[in-house]
Amino acid sequence: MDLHSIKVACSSCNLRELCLPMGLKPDEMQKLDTVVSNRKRIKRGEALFSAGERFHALFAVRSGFFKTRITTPDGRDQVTGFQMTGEIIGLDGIVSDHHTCDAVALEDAEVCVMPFSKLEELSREFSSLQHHVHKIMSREIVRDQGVMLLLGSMRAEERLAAFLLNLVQRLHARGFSQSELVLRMTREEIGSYLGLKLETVSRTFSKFAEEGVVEVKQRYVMIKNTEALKAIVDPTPCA
Amino acid sequence: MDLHSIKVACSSCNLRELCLPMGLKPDEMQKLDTVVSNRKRIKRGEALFSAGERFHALFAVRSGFFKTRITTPDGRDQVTGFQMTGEIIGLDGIVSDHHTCDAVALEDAEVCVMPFSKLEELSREFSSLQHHVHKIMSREIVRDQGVMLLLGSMRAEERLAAFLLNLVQRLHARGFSQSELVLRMTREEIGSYLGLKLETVSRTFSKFAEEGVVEVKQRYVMIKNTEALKAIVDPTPCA
DNA sequence: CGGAACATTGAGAGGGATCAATGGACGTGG
DNA sequence: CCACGTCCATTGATCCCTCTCAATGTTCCG
Repeated sequence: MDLHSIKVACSSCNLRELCLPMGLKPDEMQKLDTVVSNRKRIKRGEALFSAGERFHALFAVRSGFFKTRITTPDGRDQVTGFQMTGEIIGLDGIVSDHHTCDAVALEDAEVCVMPFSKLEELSREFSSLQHHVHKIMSREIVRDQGVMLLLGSMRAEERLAAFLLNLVQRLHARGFSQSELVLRMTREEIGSYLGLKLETVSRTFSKFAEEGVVEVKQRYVMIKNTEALKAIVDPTPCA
Repeated sequence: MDLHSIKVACSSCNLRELCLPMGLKPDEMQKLDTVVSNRKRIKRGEALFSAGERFHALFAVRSGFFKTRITTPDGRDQVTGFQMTGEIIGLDGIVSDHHTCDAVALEDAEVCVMPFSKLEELSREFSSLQHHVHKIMSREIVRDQGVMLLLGSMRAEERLAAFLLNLVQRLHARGFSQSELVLRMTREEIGSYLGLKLETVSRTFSKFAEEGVVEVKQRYVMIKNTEALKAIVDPTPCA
């Protein structure tokens, strides 16, 4: 065990209501402790894993903030997601035994390492964990399809509004404010995720600010009118 | 068992090298037969399932062609994928026990019904099936991320070229031509998938035809220069 | 204090959307 | 077998949203 590994236990983790063990019984959670063997620290800007590397484990974000991105041979890249505390990274690697994306820490972070073969082994023992793993993968599929909808049919304002609402909703589930947030990513990273250029992201922020919907100061964002943001994403209420 | 149900067996199915049983041993495949209880026929234009319906099974396409799509409250919709023979539909429903998309047959089709609880049960019995199910879900995640890349960072020509190459590649794996295909979907459905309007899809087809890269006559497409198409998607060779 | 990284804002260009009309393909019924 | 209607595809003209290029401003950190 290297110096950066720390013994951990899901059963005593204060993220257990958010993370993989969500919904498991106490005795099941104790068995899960044997899967989550150790933690790993990743410094801001460093990669948890990179495309092409061998897949061996899933990672649960214990603290910090990540982005995942895929890169084409010609250098284009696309941010495919932002992961915060309690979320699972690495599902892309299962199919080919190799990762297909990079996972990069946007701030100093810590993850729980869950060797996938152990997870499969334990999943065969109790169906609650098995079903839970299936749900996590299905959730990712549904999320990805939501991003497709965003990228395929929304305009810049709608994309950014949807993005902000999604972020605060997830942060709120973690005990943070419903209306204030500090972005952990640059305008360029937001743009890559939303299929926009960084200038368009910046301009759209400014437009929202002019309209009094949000207050923006660099990475700090305060949502002053959630309903207005929702109306931008989905203008049904007009009917 | 209703009139449209037909007893089937994976172990004698000629799609077993493409479909769920891929890579399973003969005795494992026979056990899988007990999961795949029956088949279901869906007429062109009809839905295999719709968003909101209770999830109970995955479906393997036995014959025919499907699209999946999600719809927003305000009527916008996004085609999230096209599924052909041997591909699995319904993974979106696992997370919430309800489907989040519609699956619509683009031509008369037949699917194998695989009750998910049975599949989970058998997955606990042998790890090869378990791992295979995980791979199928992971493959869908990787595919979705590829679509994000396409929608987020490619121009119309690149999108259509990537789409055509993907289609022929999958058709070729099923024994069809590498250079000819008949589209099962309309320009509008292609456009919805690619985040383009139908007029743009049509114009881009015409442009490819003018350049001599493809020959297009309504739904029939012949790829006359695969390399040129690849160069459109990923212009690295310039370097 | 100076430099690097990031963000904002402006002006102009361009790709795809929109609006609109025409043209085929296909199926149904006379 | 042809006439007709419907659905789908093609093509043109114009508009607009976002990209691109460029300059300036801000924050942070060595």
